[in-house]
Amino acid sequence: VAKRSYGQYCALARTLDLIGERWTLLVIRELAAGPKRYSDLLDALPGVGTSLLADRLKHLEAKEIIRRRTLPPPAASTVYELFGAGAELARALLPLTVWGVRHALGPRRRSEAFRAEWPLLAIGALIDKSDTVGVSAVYEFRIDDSVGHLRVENGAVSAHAGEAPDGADVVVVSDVETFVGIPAGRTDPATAMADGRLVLEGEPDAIEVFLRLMPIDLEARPTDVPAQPATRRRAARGPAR
Amino acid sequence: VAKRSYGQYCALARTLDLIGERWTLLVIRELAAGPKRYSDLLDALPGVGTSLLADRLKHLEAKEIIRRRTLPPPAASTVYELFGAGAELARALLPLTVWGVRHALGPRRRSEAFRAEWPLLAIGALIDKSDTVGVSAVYEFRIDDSVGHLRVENGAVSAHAGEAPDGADVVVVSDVETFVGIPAGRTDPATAMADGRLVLEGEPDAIEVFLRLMPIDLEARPTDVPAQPATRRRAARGPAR
DNA sequence: CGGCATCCATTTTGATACTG
DNA sequence: CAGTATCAAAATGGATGCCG
Repeated sequence: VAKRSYGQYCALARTLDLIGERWTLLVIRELAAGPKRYSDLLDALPGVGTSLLADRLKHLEAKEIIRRRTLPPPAASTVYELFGAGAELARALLPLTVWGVRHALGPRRRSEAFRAEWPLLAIGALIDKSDTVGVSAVYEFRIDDSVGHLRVENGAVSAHAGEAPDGADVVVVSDVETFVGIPAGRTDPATAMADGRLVLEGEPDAIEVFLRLMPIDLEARPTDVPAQPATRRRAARGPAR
Repeated sequence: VAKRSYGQYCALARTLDLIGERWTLLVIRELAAGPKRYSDLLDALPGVGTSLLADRLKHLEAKEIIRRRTLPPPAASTVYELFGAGAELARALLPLTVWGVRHALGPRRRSEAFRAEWPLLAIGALIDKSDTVGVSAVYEFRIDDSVGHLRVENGAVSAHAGEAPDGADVVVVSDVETFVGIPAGRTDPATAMADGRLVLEGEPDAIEVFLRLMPIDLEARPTDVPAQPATRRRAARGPAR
């Protein structure tokens, strides 16, 4: 079962040898949101086929990218989680994700699944952590038929599926195309808010903080990226700090 | 030939739908070094199979990631080159490449091909462009059995295969493992230079500029030994030939 | 030759059935 | 729930064929 390799001593080629096979990076994405059980992963990745998922997990575990762990009683279920190099890998995927928002993500196709966690993961990773000191807030996003929330706690940002259990400081309601159109440069937030395709609910003060944190401008963010001749957008009318 | 898709409206999944298939990203890597002909790509990617390469190229062209262009006479050959989204894609691969240097690149296997352009592409992309203003220099790298050079010209850095045609300001001689060990954190540059596994040839001034530009620490490394202007430096054969 | 298209032997995969 | 086992369909890789 000699693994297929590109046979090149090149960092990118070796990386693809390691994690370039089908489904592998989506497993990483899923685990980036937190530990998950085998069946959670099966649910989250329709079409994967159970034995292929098992193979991938075993491989990633052998390479110390993920770790298999049995939760302490009473939960006692086994979960997979990112580990060591895996956490760094998740971060390395961010620019690729940003690229995808702008170049691979057109309108949503009817057959495509969507979960609010996906954009929230990226948004959470893109938030400038130095902006979050002293901020403690929960933001809920209702996008199309999916709900997720971001939890900002004093320097840490985490993305979660579902409603915020203890209520949210700001609730964002939108349809996917409008929502992903913002970072993609297709949606002008101010316009979208004006015609109701994008709604922010919450106290004015909370909304102001929220708007300050959101990484609306992807252009000058990840590692570098001298922007293309992109059309200049205006952020939603939020007072400067 | 309905393309296989993950069926998820997620930026990463869509990106992988677009460029996640086998060989695609290595084609991007090859074109990141500059336009190449079909046969150049075949040579650079042993094992690809001619029809698969043709498919990939056609697909990438259709998605406006690369462009097919016929060079003006007298060359009159057709080349493929990165285009629009493709250039941004190449940049988005950098973090993945950096990850690979640290986590996917062990010792070189006997059967693996190696070309000096590969690390040079990454190094060139990682150089802080603001450090290069007013700098005009050529650096040649002789790594194992492969030679390549970096050309720094007032804010622009480009990587090329082969020797520098007009001589180099600094020539770096090393074996691959020592060389890639530097960013990976396995090689201490000072030690490697002391025991001759890493040799820098050139005028002291040129070497000083060179060392300033090199992105030696990819991120804060645990055992960080900054490459100060080396204490022991071999000024050997002149830079020009 | 450069630039593909065609034809097969192998691998990978996807979907389902089955087990502790 | 957490996987294995099995098998058909798809993707890959090699070798050739073709055409300017």
